[in-house]
Amino acid sequence: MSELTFKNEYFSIEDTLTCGQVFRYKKISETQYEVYSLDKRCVVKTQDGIAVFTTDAPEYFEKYFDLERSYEQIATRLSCYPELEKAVKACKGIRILRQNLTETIFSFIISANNNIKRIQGIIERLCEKYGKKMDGYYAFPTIEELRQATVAELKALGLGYRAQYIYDTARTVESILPQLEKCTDVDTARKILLTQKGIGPKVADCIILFGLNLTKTYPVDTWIFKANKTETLDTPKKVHDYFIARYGDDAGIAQQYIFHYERNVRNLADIAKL
DNA sequence: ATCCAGGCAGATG
DNA sequence: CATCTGCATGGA
Repeated sequence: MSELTFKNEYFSIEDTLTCGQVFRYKKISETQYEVYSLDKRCVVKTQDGIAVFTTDAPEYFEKYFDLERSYEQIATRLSCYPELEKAVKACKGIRILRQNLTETIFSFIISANNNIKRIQGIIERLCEKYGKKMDGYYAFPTIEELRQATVAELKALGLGYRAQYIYDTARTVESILPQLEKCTDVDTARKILLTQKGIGPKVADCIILFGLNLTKTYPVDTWIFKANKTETLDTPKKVHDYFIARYGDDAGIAQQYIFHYERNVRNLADIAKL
C-alpha cells in the first residue's frame, strides 16, 4: 500500500467523482472517498486542500486522476465564455478521469435513458455477480466474465432492455478495441463505436471523452439539452455541433462543467447567495 | 397516475 | 438526412 499526495486548486475529489463521469465510487465521510477502477481501489482523503491517495496501484491512479495535466489553463480559457463563467468557477476542481476503455463502454451502455443512482446500483450488482472478488470489493467483470451472463440474468440485475445490449456487445467489442485504443481522431472513434449495440451518438461521446480522453466532443444528454437549447438549437445534434465548433478541443471539459453545475451545484449556489 | 432519468434500435419519410 | 415509436425500471 502506498500513499501519494496532491495539492492543487484545480482538483476536487468530490466534484471529480460526483460529476457523472464515473459510477463506481463511495462517499465514506465528508473528507473521504473510495473509487474503484477495473480490479483496483483507491482511497482519497482531503484535508486543508491536500488530497492523499492511498492505493496498491499508485501509478495507475496517478494517470487515472489526470494529475499531470494543467486544468488551470483549460479553466482560464473557458472562463472567457460568458455563459461558462459561473460553472467554471464552481466546478474548476473537476478532472476528466482516464478510465479503462472497456469498463467505460459497458458502463455507459447501461447509462442510457437511466438515472445515475440506478446506474450505480446496476453496475455494483454486475460487479458482485460477475467480477472477481477482491479484498472488500468486487472487480469490474472482464469481457470474458461478462460473456458468461445470460440475458435473463442481466435483466434480473435491473438492466431492463439494456440487457440485450450488454449481451451483444460483450460478444463483439473485442474486435473493435485495438483500432479504438490507438484512435486519436474523434470522428473515426465515433464511427467505430456506433457499430456496437447500445451505443448511439450520446453514449459514443461519453466513451470518447471518458474512455479515450479525446476532448473535442460534447455529449448531449437530457440535462445538457435543457441547459443549451434555444429557438435555433432545437435538437441534440444541433447543440452538439454548435458547442464543438464554439469550444473546440475544450468542448468535453466545458460540457462536464455545465453538466455538474446544472445537476449538482446551481440550485445550491443560487440559494447561498440569495 | 404520469413523468423523468447521462438514449437507442428499428422503421418510415 | 430527419423524425417517430417502443422500450425496462424505479423514484418523484
